[in-house]
Amino acid sequence: MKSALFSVLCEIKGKTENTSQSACLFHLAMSIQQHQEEDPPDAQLLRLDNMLLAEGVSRPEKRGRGAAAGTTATPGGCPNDTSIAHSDYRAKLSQIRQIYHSELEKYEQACREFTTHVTNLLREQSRVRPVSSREMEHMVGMIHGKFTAIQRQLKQSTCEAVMTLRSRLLDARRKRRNFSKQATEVLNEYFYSHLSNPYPSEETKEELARKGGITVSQVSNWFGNKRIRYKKNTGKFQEEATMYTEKTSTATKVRGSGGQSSCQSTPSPGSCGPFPLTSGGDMVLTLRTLAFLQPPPGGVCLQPPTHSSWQRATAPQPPSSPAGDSGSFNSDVSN
DNA sequence: GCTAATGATTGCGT
DNA sequence: ACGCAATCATTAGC
Repeated sequence: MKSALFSVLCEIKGKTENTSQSACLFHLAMSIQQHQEEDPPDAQLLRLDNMLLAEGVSRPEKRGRGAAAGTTATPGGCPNDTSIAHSDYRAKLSQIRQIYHSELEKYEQACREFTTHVTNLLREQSRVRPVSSREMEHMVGMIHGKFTAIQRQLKQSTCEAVMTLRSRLLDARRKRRNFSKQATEVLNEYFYSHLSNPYPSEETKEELARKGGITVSQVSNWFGNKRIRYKKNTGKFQEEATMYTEKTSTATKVRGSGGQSSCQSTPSPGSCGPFPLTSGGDMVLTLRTLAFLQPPPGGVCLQPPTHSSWQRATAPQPPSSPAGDSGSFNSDVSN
């Protein structure tokens, strides 16, 4: 009876082959359409995958140096500081990675289980009705499609979490660290020994960056800030200026027998460089700085003459120096 | 907690 | 692209 029923059903299925074929074609067409509609999301999925890979979320966690945080040279502080700043980021990223992988594993397992379940069900049904392998594949494909959509959502939310984390913890401005003493020394030494022209060249910046363990852009920032702040309140920096000029002059004396001055490989149009100012530059500077230490009764310091070329441009001249500017013995054409 | 110092960012001019 | 000036945001000293 059962086999008779089965054969009847097979017969009916055979008769309706055409219609079922067309139904299949319809399904196929629909699925193609669906796929076409999903094309942009697929591109999006690819982007998500790439990003997760780049952030070190997709691949298994690496131990040791340079695990995650990146290759992106986030400016901010010396290497030590950077690693401190990034350790929190790495910890949080690790958390995200763990959650991502466990969720992914969960979904994949659920997908496998559901597929097996449905396959078994179809096999079960195949005993009472004809089930083509195509039908099976179709069902499996549908299930996979659904789970892919879920995965996409998971990836998207993971990406969002990583982005938020990045902006929160790797924003250099938020995690500002003071430079190391070494870096500050190196920068100040250069600044005060080139006070007449504190504009280091690109190579000099690179060298200073290397010596101080900071980035070139940090060197640029530092000089930008320093010039402005020095110009704004020259008096405040006099102690520092004296300290550093004395330091460099003694260093020059010690190294004097070697022939090279304090700036071995840092050519600058200031005191070292193509102009024969080298030997006298620093000393003159020191003398000027020392003379400069005695502020006028009004408490306003006159600008040291040699520096005025870069300071004069925008710095408001103190009222004590009128238009005649008798104090300016600048070695300009005016004299 | 307040304040000065300081590194980074932004907008503008050159 | 670079520098200046103003400003923001954080750190460090008190």
